[in-house]
Amino acid sequence: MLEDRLSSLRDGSLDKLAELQKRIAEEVVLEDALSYEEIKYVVGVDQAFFKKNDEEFVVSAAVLMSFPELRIQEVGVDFRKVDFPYIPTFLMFREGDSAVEAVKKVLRERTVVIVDGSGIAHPRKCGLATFVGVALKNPSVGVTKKPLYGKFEEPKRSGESKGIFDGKLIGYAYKPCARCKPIYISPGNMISPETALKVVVATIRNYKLPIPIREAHRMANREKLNYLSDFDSS
DNA sequence: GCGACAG
DNA sequence: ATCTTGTCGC
Repeated sequence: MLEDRLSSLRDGSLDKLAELQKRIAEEVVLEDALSYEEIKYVVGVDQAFFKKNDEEFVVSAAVLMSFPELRIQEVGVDFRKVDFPYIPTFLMFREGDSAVEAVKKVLRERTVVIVDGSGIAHPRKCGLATFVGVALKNPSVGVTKKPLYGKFEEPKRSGESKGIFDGKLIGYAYKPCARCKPIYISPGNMISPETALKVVVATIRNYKLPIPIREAHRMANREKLNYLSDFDSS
C-alpha cells in the first residue's frame, strides 16, 4: 500500500505537485503587510505524528500569543489521518492542510504566523510556511533547525545572523546562543526577510527556538498523548 | 551521474 | 517526525 503511493508519486505526479508549488510561489508578497510595531499577536504552529492500526495520524497545534509579551491567549488543534509520505521539499502536502486548519481556529487581526518549516528558502520558493501564509492570506514566517535551500555563511557569534541567498536575499541563518547550532529563518508570505528575522529573534529569548513554536510543540504532543490514552481505554 | 534534502 | 537512557557541559 505504502509502496503503491510512493511509486505513483514517482511516476510524474510529483512533477504536478511541484508545478502547484510554483504557482503558489507566484502569489507570495515579500513586503510587510504589518510593520513590526503593528504586530499584536504571533501564532506558533507545530505537529506530532503517530500510528494507530497501520494508519498514520497528525495532530497540529496552533498557539496564539500576545506580542511582544508572549502571553498565551488561545490554542487551536487539528487532528486527522495523513496519507502523504514525508518527501523533502514536498512537506506542505503532508502537513499543510492540518496546519492551516489549526491556525484558522485562533487567527486574529495583526498576527504573524510562525511555522516549523521553510518559507521561500525552498527550491521552488514554496515551503510549508509559504503554503500556510498564502492559504490564509496572512503574514507568515518559516523557521527550521536544518538548512534546506540557499547559500549562506555560518554565523559564529551568539546573536549573529548571516543572509541566505538565492540570487537575492531569501532569509537568514541565526545563531541563538554560543553553544547552539544556527536556526534558519525565511519569509512565508506578506513579510520581508528583515522583519521576519526581527520577529523571530524577539520570540527566542533564552531558548534556541521561538517560544510560540516550543509551546505549539508541547501542545501537539499533549494532544497526541490524549488521543492515544482515550483510544486505549475505549 | 552523484549527493543533498525542512518535518 | 518517531523509536529511546543516560550523560556531558554551561
